[in-house]
Amino acid sequence: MRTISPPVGLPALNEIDLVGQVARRLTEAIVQGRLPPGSKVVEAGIARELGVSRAPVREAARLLEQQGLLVANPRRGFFVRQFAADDIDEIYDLRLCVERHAAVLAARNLTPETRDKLRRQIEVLHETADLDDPARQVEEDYRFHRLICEIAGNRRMLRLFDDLASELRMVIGLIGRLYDDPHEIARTHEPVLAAIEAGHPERIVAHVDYHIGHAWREVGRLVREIPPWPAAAK
Amino acid sequence: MRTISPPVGLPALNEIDLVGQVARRLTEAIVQGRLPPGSKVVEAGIARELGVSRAPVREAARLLEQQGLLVANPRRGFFVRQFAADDIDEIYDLRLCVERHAAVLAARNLTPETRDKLRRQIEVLHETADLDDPARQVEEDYRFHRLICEIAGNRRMLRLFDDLASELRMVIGLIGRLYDDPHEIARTHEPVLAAIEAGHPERIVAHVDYHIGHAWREVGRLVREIPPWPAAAK
DNA sequence: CAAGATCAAACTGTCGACAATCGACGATTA
DNA sequence: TAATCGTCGATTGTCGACAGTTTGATCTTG
Repeated sequence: MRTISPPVGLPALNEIDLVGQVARRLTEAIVQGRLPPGSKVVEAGIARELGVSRAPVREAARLLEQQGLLVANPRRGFFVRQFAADDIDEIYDLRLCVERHAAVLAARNLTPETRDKLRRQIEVLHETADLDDPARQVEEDYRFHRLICEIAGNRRMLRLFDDLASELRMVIGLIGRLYDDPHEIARTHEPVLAAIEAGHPERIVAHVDYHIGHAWREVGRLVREIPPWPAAAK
Repeated sequence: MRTISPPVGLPALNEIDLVGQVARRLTEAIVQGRLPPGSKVVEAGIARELGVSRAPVREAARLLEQQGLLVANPRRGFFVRQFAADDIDEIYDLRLCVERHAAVLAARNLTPETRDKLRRQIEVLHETADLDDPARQVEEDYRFHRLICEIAGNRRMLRLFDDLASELRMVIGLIGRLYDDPHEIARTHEPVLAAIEAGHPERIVAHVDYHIGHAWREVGRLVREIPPWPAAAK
C-alpha cells in the first residue's frame, strides 16, 4: 500500500482505512448538498477525484447504502437517496421512539459527571447561537441528543441514533437554513434536561415528545414548503 | 459477466446480484453456526468456496458488518461477531423499545385484513409447534412480530427489526434449542394480539413488555448458563 | 528453559483490466 | 411525424495480480 496521489484542493488520503475515509468524504459531499438527492454517484469519477481506485469507493458506497444515504440500482449504479415527506415522518417517528427510551434510561444512569456534561452542552448550544453558523448549531444540537443516548448506555441505540442523525443532517442541509431561532432552540433543551434530572419517566417522555415533536413539525412544514427538492442533477 | 464455476455440493451462484447472494450465504453460515463466533472469515477461502473472486465477498462482508454479524479489524480481516451477555441485553432492550412503539402504531392502523393476518400467523405458530423444528418455530415467531412492524407502516423501523432479528437468530442458533415449550410460546402471543385489537396503548405496551421481557429473561438465562460460546474456532 | 529475534507463509488492501450492460442518439421504416 | 431498432460511448461487475502486513513457527540467545 502506498501513499495516494494528491487530489486537487483537498488534503490527500493517507493509507489506513481508505474505505472509511472515502465513506466520510462521500457523506460530507451528500450532507453538504454537493451531491444532490437523486444524483448518480459515478464510481470512476469519485475514485479519480479522490485519487484511489474503484474498489474502495464501491465498498464505501455499500456502507452508505446500508446507512440509507445511497440507493443501489443493480447494473445502474448508486444514487443519492431522495427524501419525500413521509421519509421525514418515518425518521422522526423512529427518533421519537428511540429518544424517549434513551432519555428514561439516561435518567436512570445519571451521575454527577454525566449530568454536568449535559448542562455544559446546553451552554455550548447557547454560545453557538451567537455564531450565525447553522451547520454548527445543528451539530451541537445533535451532540446534546447523542449524549443522552451515550448515557443511556446501549451501544446499538447510539449507532441507530447516529444513522438517523446522518439522514436528518442531509435533510436539514437541503433545507439550508435553520428552522427556528438558534437561541430558542438552545432554550427548548432545558426542560428536557430538567425532566431527566428529576427522573420521572412520564415527565421525561412528555418533554422529549414535546421537544422532538416541535422539530418534527417544523422540518415537516419546511419540507412541504419546498417540495421540489433542489435540482436532482442528472 | 459469465456463469460461475460450480462450487461443490451447493447450487451454483448465478450472475445477478452476486454480492447479495454471497451475503445471504454468509448469513446462513453464521446463523447456522457453521462459522462460529470469533472465527476469522478468510476472504479467499469464502471466494474459492463459492466460486467467485474476492471483490464481491468483501462487499458482502461490509454489508454484514453494518448489520452487526461481522466485525472488521483493519489489516486483520473480518471476524464473526461474538456476543456477550450485555449484547443480549442491548438487543432485547432495543427490541422492546421498537416493538412497543410498533404495536401501538399497528393498533392504530389495524384493518380487518391485517388483523386476520396476525390471527392466522398465531395459528401457524400453533401448527408449527407440532413439527419439532426449532429453527422453523423461531422463524414463524419472528414472522408474527415482523408483521406487527409491517402493519405499523414505518419502513425504517421494519428494517431495524430485521437487523435485530438477524442478530437474535444468531444467538438463538447458538443456544441450539428452544428456550421454552413451543405450544407455550404460541399461546403467549395471544394476549399481545388481543391488546392490539382492543387498542389501549397502555395495555398494548404492558403485554408487549411482558411477552418480550419473558423471552429476554429466558435467553439471558440460557446465555449465562453456557457462558463459553461454542469453540471460537481460530 | 524462557524470551526475543528471524523468517516464511498466509492474508488483506488496493489496483488496473476486461467483458457485459445500460442509456442516448441517430438511422430506418411505416 | 412518430415509433422502433441498432450502434456507440460510458459505466458497472468482476477478476487476477501485486505489494505490504500480520501471524505463527523456527531459530537464537541469555
